[in-house]
Amino acid sequence: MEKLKREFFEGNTLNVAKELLGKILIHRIAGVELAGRIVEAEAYIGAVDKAAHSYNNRRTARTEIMFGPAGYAYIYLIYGMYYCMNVVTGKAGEASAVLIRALEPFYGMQQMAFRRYTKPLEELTKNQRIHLTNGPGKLCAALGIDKNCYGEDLLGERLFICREISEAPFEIETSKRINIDYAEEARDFLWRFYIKNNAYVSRK
DNA sequence: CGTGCGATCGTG
DNA sequence: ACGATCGCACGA
Repeated sequence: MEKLKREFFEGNTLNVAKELLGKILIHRIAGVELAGRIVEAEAYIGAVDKAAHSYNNRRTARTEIMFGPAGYAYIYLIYGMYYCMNVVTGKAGEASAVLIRALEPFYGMQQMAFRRYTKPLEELTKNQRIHLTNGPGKLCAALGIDKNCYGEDLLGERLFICREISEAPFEIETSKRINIDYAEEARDFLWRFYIKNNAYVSRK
């Protein structure tokens, strides 16, 4: 496996969102590596996107990292309980990012089971196994991604993304983004991308 | 300083 | 369908 370089993240945000599909997200924590294959992602482009936290150049302590160079982690707390992970994209000053919405566990599934259900993997139902990482909050809980990862350089050694040497082919589906009904015209943007027929995609 | 709410999830 | 739960954005 080969770690993605800075240039990967500097590209057009919609392309980066699509190209992240099939890549392996890895978090090194507590002496182990937890990894999942990205199967769903959404683009957020501050300049034109009322759904983006950075819309209208809303530059605060929270969104600051989105205004910087590409290839850093933007982590935020949602509903007071769950963390979500984004990859900052584009040139410095552009305030765009890609939300990682779902993973297919790649390795470290045993630890993921403990982190999500405080149980060994063998005791999970088939349904619980799917629910380990099939949503943006769930995947962060499963991989131990939280506010400590805010601003993490994805070219570093703690949180990074790799390309498999030989990656299985897949088809990409496109749709409107999830839960942004407040975003006026932006709610209809087809900026969600996911791997067709993958069991870990958060919604049909 | 006070207040309303959210790029979600689990339960019913 | 609904409540949990709290940091933060924004207005006063």
